Amino acid sequence: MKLHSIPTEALSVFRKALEKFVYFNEEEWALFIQHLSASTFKKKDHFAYEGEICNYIGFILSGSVRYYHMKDGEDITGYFSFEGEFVSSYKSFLTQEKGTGYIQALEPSTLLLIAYNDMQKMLNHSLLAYKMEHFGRLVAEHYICCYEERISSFITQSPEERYLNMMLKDRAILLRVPQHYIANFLGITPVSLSRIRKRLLYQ
Amino acid sequence: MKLHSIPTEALSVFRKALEKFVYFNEEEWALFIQHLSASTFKKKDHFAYEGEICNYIGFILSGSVRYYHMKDGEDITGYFSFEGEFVSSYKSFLTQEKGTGYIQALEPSTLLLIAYNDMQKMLNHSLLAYKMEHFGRLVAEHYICCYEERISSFITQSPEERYLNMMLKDRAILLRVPQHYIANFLGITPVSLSRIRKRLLYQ
DNA sequence: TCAAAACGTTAACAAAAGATAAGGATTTCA
DNA sequence: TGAAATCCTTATCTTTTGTTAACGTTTTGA
Repeated sequence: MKLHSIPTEALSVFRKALEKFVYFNEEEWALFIQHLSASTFKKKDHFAYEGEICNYIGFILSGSVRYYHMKDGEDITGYFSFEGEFVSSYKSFLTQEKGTGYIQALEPSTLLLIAYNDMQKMLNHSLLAYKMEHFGRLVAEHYICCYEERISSFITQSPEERYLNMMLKDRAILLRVPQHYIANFLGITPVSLSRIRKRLLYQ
Repeated sequence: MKLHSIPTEALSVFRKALEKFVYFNEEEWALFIQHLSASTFKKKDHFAYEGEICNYIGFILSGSVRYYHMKDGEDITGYFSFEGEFVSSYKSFLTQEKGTGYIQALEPSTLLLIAYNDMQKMLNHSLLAYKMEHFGRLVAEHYICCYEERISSFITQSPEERYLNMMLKDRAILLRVPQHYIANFLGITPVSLSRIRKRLLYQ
């Protein structure tokens, strides 16, 4: 992964996005951005690999990624993230154990990166520790809310209902992501999604 | 919900369990336990309701709970927790918005409780704030790891594979929980689980 | 620019799951 | 203790999904 220096405009985008979670004063921000780097990904470049420790948490400045697993030689999409969102094989990042899936750019993408070691340094830095604990807590809690919804959708909804919900809530995803990835995301095959779409069309 | 005082033995069980997440020194612990209360639940008593804000995070001293949703008048189980684990309609607790599901005791159960307001007080208490941010972060991250696994099981495995995995990894759950709840947990109907079991028996 | 790859739809058949109902065993609790 | 409720299995029928393959379109990349 090639690391670049960060355009100042990118930093202000990031700072603004972080304000949803936590406010850094000037001193804290100056310390914080010392541990940031930027990286660009071509379409299909990988951010994380199965069997490897994910050493970064990323923030998507532009572009999008998909999370996927390999099963019986097949490629199964589990999640998408877009600009303005965080991306990581988070369990692997947190536990520093081998990851169980891949993360790949769907489009040419630019990410801001925080390395695990830098995160630990910041969590141990007297002037940043408290802010970073807070930051880490809010990011984790944000993910919990997303995951709770996703799990309950698998339990309470049929594939058709899940797709209808996406049409209502995640129209942007439907427009930007190939349909066979959407199918995996819903837990079904592309063929089955094609049938569901046809069924919805004529009723 | 009736709140009781807390047996000292319960406190030491809890303290030991928390050490997986964070260490409280004596002063911090003394402050912390001022905000704990205990509550007992009969079988089928509710800890959280759909449409109501979940004001507590609980720690299960004994017993077990199930998370469930109501859909078309039916009761659909989404998750189980047992003694030694935390329990909350966490998204509702975090956001203080109405919860989307129920939580109910599967057996007579005893829980230690932290109220949302008390949690906020501790997060703002100069001597506890840092420890509680850390605590909150680690609890949230713990849940993220569980949820990541659960979501990937829905995407990469068939119901039959999910059940086989439970037989390998969660034997305790299978023995303690009625089968039709397990079925919901796997995302299928009780009838369908019964067929899967029969299929597995003869092959 | 042009061949290869990727993508979405459709068809046909097999496999699995949902819905409903019935029957028997077990548990619950008044 | 005894009636009611709960629970698991089985059967039947319907619906949905999976699998495989074919076809035409679009996109990709050398």
